[in-house]
Formats: sequence, C-alpha cells, structure tokens
Amino acid sequence: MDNWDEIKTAYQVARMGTVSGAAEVLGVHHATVIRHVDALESRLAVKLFQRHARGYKTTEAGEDLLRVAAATDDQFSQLASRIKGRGEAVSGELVVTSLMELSSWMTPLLVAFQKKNPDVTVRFLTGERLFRLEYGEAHIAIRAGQVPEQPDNVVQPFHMLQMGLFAHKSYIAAHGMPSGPDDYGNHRFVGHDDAQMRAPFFKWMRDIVPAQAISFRGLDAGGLRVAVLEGAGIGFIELTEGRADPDLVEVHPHLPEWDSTLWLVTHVDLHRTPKVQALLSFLKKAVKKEM
Amino acid sequence: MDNWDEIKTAYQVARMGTVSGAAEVLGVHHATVIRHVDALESRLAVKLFQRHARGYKTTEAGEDLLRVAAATDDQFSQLASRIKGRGEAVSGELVVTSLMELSSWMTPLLVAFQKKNPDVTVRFLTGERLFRLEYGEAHIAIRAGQVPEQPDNVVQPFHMLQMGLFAHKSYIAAHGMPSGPDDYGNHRFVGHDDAQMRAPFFKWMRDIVPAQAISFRGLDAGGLRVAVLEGAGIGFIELTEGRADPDLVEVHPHLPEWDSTLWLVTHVDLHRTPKVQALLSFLKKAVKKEM
DNA sequence: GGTGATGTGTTCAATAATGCACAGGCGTGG
DNA sequence: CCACGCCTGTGCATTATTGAACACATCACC
Repeated sequence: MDNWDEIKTAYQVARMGTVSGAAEVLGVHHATVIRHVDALESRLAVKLFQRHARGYKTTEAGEDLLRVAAATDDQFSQLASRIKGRGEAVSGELVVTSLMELSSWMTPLLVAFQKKNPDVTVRFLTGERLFRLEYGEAHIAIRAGQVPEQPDNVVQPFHMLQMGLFAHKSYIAAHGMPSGPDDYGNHRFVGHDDAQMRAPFFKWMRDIVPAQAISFRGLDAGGLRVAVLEGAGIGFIELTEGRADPDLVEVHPHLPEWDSTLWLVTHVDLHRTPKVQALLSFLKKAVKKEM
Repeated sequence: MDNWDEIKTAYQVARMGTVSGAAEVLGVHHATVIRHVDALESRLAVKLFQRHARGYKTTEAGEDLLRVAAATDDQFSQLASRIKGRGEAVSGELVVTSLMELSSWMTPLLVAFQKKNPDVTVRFLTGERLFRLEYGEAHIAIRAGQVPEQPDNVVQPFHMLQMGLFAHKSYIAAHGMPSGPDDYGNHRFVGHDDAQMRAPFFKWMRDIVPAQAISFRGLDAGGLRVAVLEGAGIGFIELTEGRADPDLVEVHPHLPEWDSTLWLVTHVDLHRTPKVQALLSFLKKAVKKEM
C-alpha cells in the first residue's frame, strides 16, 4: 500500500461518484484520476469501483477504502491546522542555552518573558558542554566573546556586557580600599577557578591580581556574585547592578577591555518562527530599556 | 494538505532520522526525499526537521506529523490486508437477481449455497424492474430466454429449464384426464395473467388452450405452482419436480418448445472475483447433479 | 591527525506522470 | 427523434518528477 496519493485520488472518486468530479476537486485532469484508480486496483488486484458510462460506483472494497481515507483526510487536515497554528502561536517549548556564567543575568529576563507568554515552557539549559543549535538541542543560544561564525547560524548582537570591579561595604570596612593595582596583593579577590576562562575580565584579573590574592574561587558565576555581595572579597559584578547597589563600592574604574559582547544565536531553520522571534525581540527590548 | 505522498516521505524521514535511510525504505533516491520534505515544509510554512550533516531531527511539528502519519500508515496497511483478504475470501454480500418467476426455483439453490458459505450474506433481488449489473446493483443475474448480449457482461449457459404440463390427482379425479388438446376447452388451466409473458410454455398455453379455460391466473410463478399442486387445474410444473411427485399426473407429453434456457450473467468487473466464482461453480454443479 | 564511512545537497539528463484533444456512450429534454 | 450535456477512455505531446553523479561536511576509528 505505497503511493498514498492514489488512495487520496480513489477516495475522491468514491466520494464524488464520478471521475470528472474527483478530478475537479483534486485539481488534476480526469485522465490522471483514471490512471491512479487503475494503478491502485491492479496493485491490490481488486476492483474498487464498478465502472459505467455515468460514473463510478464503489464496490465493497471501495466502500472500505472510502471510510479509511475519509478518516485520514480528516486527520491530515487537523494536523495541518495544528502545525500552521503552532507556527503562528507563541507556545510550546522554547529552549535557551548559554554559558553557565550568564545564568544569573539571563534568568530574570527569561522569567519575565515566560510571564508575558504563559503558553510557552522555557527551558534554560546551562552546563559544562555547549548545547548545539545545529543538533536541535536549543532554539536560541546566548554566546559571549567574538562573533560565532558557524554556518547555518543567525547571529545578531545582543548586549554589551559591562562588568565593574566591586567590593561590599563590609569588605571595605574590614580591609580598607585598595590604593591601586599595586596594592591588590594585600587584598582578597573573588575569581573563577578555571584558568581557561576566556571572559576578558577574568583574564584581566589573572594578569593583574597575584594568584594568591584570589582567595575565593568558584566555577559558578552566580556563586561568585553572591560571594562578592557577602563581602568575601573584590570581584566582578555587572556594572549597572553594582552601581545601583548602595552597599557596593566600585574599586577600580571601569575598563573597556572588561567588556564582552553577547550574541544572540539561532539556527537558520528556527530563526523565522514566531516563537523564536518573540523571545529575540523581547530580549533586545529588555536590554535596551535597561540601559 | 494535498499531496499525501510527501507526508508519507516526511514520515519515513521522521522515523528513520536520516534522509538516506528514508530513501532506502521508500525505494527512491535521496534527492527525491529532500525535495519532498522541502516542498512540504514550504507549503506548511513550518520547519518539520532540524537539518544537520548527520541526519534530520524532528521539530515539534515534525513530531506531530510523525504520530499522525504513523497511525495513517497503520490504517492503510490494515486496509490493504482487508481488501486483499476480502478479494480471496468468500464473504460479505452477494447480490443475485432474477425474474420473479424463477424465485421458487432459485431460492433452494441459494439457501444451500448460503449454508455452505456461512460468511456470505445472500441478497436475492426479484422485482418488477430489472436490476442492472452495470450499475453494480447485483453481482449475478439469472436471465431466461435468448442470450443477453450486453457489453461488459459475461454470459454463460446455466440450465435448460424444462417444464411439463401437470395436474394434481385430485383434479384428475374430479375432472378426468383430457383426451387431447382438442379436449382442453372443457378443462381448467392454471396460467399467467400477463399476456405479455415471453416464457415459451406460457406462450404455448395462450396459443393452444382457449382463453376461457385458463380459469386460475396469477402473476407469481410460485403461486401458480401451488395452485396446480392444490388441484386448481392443469398447469406447468418444472419437469423433474412434476415427475418426482407421485400426486402429479403428466397431462401432455413434454415438448421441446416449452424449454427455455437460463443464463448466468455477471459483470466483467466482478466475474473474476472468488466470491462470484464460488456461486457460479456451485450453481452449475448443483444443476448438473440434479439432472 | 588522517582516513574511510555515512549523510546532505545540488546539477543535469532520463524517465515517468500529467494535461490535452478527441472519440464514443448514455441519458435527458425539447 | 435528435441535439445537447455529461461522463468515460485513449493516444500523443508536454511538463514535472526522478535518478545518477559529484562535491562537501561530519564523525568514528585507528
């Protein structure tokens, strides 16, 4: 029972009762309809229709086919409307991935998006390994650093992530304010444990601050942020957040080299879908307002 | 959602996970598979698959299609086996039509056939109008007289229906045995009411027997037969039945001109089906045994 | 790091499906 | 009774679909 189109043709013949009527419904020539029916019958070795000059009448086998095909036609049209509907609606799963380091910064945005679009289920994947768009593991990825130049990926600038070097008031009260970079050896810093970290501000810290001064280290950016807020030491905090927090003191003037660009990356196949577009535009609007 | 073949193709891609795998299953070139999927996606304006170099992964829409198409595939294969099975089995409806006059003679044969093939439902249609094979109103028709020469009809000789002129013993006891055709005016006959009846023995009766002698007339052959058996008069009874009945007396020697040939007529489209063949061979064997 | 196996995607020639034109049957309504 | 409309069915030209070949990417295995 291969060639579903012939079943579809035979179905219309059974429904209409005439070859010509079926041909008109299907938008093909009536000769095509005759050939489809002939082919199907010879393949099944059963007559589906009784032919006479005024039309086709179904046999029992034809009746059976009519029932099954009618159900199929119904199923397919429902499927089509579901798929098209889903294409237009912002619902279903929406998988976002980013480096774990961006988790604390991304999460509030995603939560706000989810509140605006209650039909979507947001899955925010962060982890050791990179979740790959080209395998369909995520709809949207937030990447940092240089422009990711993968084929099939749509990349657009998202946000300039600016970091500042802050310390909590309680730390300053206990250890005093560093007089300058030369004094950093006498202070306590909060930094990343992984020396491979490519983030420019961590790289700067590794270059400038003596290793033994980085006394609190972790792998999770959120954890490091909390450590700074708790007064564990001097560390990097998102610039606007740090300056807005009255309990934080900016230890070092902001350097442009600390900045890293965030990119919104989507797979070409998914980029045009309304769901993805909804999140992209939401995110871009959110960061624009923030600044 | 026209073009069901593309759905079928997309279904195999979703099932296999690769274009090449689907192409092999479908027995087509993988380029064809790609084109089908592309066409379907652009028509739906939705990506069904996430493409990457190692295969295709279904999106949500693709998952939906996979489920529906899997059910369809199942339905169709079941349909195919039902249709093929029905083609081979002797079951379902079997519609037989004949002149009403043959009803009493045909019925016992059909009953016997139905007992041998309990899966068939026999519908024996007799009526004023002729049920037409070319409209699919019946599988088999029993026709009497000259060879029906319709196109698309398969005609084969069935039986030589021989009639004899009989009277019941009780009638002979009451009215005596006619001395010969000249004496028929003094007797009572059972005959058909319709002067148009083409049956040769009724025609003979109209020619030989004075009209006023045909004192019991009816339209139903079965009724006329019963009338003869009840002693209402002299009438035609099927030859072998009349001679087998000890209560019947053969009034006139059998004449070949009374005979009429019965034909089995089937439509070309249905003639080869096992169900029809089963009845045809049953009927032919039954009348051969009877003689 | 290199190599073979596997899979996608695109071009062009071959093939199969389609549409067209016409013939013929059947029924209906002047 | 004939003309007309509607239907099926068939040969032929056209179009669209398919298949073969090739280029390229990826991954597994050595």
